Amino acid sequence: MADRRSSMGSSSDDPPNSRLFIIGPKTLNEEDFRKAFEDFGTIEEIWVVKDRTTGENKGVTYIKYSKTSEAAKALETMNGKIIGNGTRSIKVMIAASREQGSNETLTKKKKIQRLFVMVPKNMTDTELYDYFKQFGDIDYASIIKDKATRESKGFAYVKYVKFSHAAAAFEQCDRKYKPVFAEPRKANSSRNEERFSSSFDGFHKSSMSLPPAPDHYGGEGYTKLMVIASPNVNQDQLWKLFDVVPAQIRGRTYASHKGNREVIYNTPQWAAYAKDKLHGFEYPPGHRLIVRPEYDNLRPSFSSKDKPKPDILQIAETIAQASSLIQAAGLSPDVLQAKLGIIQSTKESEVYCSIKLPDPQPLAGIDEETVARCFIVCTPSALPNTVLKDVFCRFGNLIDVYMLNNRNCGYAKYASKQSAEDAIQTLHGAEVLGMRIKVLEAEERPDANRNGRESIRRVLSSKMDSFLL
DNA sequence: CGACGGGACGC
DNA sequence: CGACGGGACGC
Repeated sequence: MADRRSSMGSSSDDPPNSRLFIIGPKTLNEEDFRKAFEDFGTIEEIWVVKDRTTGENKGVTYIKYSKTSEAAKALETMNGKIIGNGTRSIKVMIAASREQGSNETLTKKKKIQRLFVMVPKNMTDTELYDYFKQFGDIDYASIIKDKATRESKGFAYVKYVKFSHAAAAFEQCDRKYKPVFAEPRKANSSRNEERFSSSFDGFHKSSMSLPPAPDHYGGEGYTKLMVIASPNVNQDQLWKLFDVVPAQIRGRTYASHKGNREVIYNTPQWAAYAKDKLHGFEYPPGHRLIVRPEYDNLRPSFSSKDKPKPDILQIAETIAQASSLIQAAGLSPDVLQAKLGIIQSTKESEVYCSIKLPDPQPLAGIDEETVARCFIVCTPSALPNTVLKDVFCRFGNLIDVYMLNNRNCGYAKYASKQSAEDAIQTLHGAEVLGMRIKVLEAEERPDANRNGRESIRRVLSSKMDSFLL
């Protein structure tokens, strides 16, 4: 299967949507098509389909361009035109891939005006629109957000009015957006669930093998939290909220206890951290979460001293519901975002870090480029993204920080060399929530600009060199 | 002593 | 009317 594609060359669909499928009079020959279509770009191949046995022209022609935008211009200009000695107009479409064939109703369904792009987590719909409008008239630009937290998921759809504009954006936008032509909307839910549960298994496994967290963040002796939330908040939404320490939640779901919810963390430190972050947080807007330690795993002396009595809990819940009613129901997502931001940025910064950190700084602007990167190692295990962001933003101009999948190392991208140097200077060797972190200057990534075979060869030969030396 | 992410839309 | 041939031993 792959053998065919790799040797296909000019008749393949690479780059995407660069091959035209043309229906027209059977009298047209290859030169008629060449004359009519050569001005739009570099034609790699023209194939006028003929009957295999009789040699009769079937009225079907494929034209492969070197670039998507060339095919787009040709399609938009030539569709419906009369060329050569023809008496009827030609119909120009984007050819489906060979595997797909004509059975799909691709002529109508194919969405060639919509791009799927990766976007910085702090980018807004307006900023997305303002960037991508330079390539043409936009139908809509929409960042996909988590329904519960309203946080960006880091990807977006941009739909243009014209295919050629989508093609221009596909080819010319900053490569950090990693554009692809969007697949049409589908249900497609089985694959998603498979992916989700497998990635959850990964979480679960790694959390089982974690060493105990150290005692910087108030080791107060409980690992279970009791949560009172609005009945309208479902388990999924709660899970996402308490995912502030994603690798540290033990178990997948909350046990239900007298209508309240429970979440259990791996260590008392993480439990205390999550309680601190989320207690009192309004979610949904107007409904205050109540998060309390649950001591029922522990000795009676401990629990009798601190565990709230059931009737007290009832009162607390009543108060929470009442205050929810008092608050206006319709706080905007922006207000929610702002409150979430406050909670994330004003909590005791010194409590969870072994060194004095500078105050949090705003992230770099959307349009800024990465000019310096830090390589980060966390031992014994990775820190959650919320924590990384809070720590690495303090030197200003932070673009992004992340850990690699299932590893304890990652990168921080900065828009300023000075910021990256400051981060290294201050953070290297520090301890955050019990994790010792190393912060180094990142090595250049092996050339990202070259195409496949060549770069693989380079990497192999350089590895071979170092092996031989 | 660990080195290059992520990816599908509540119609 | 209207959906897939021909080329061909390289680094």
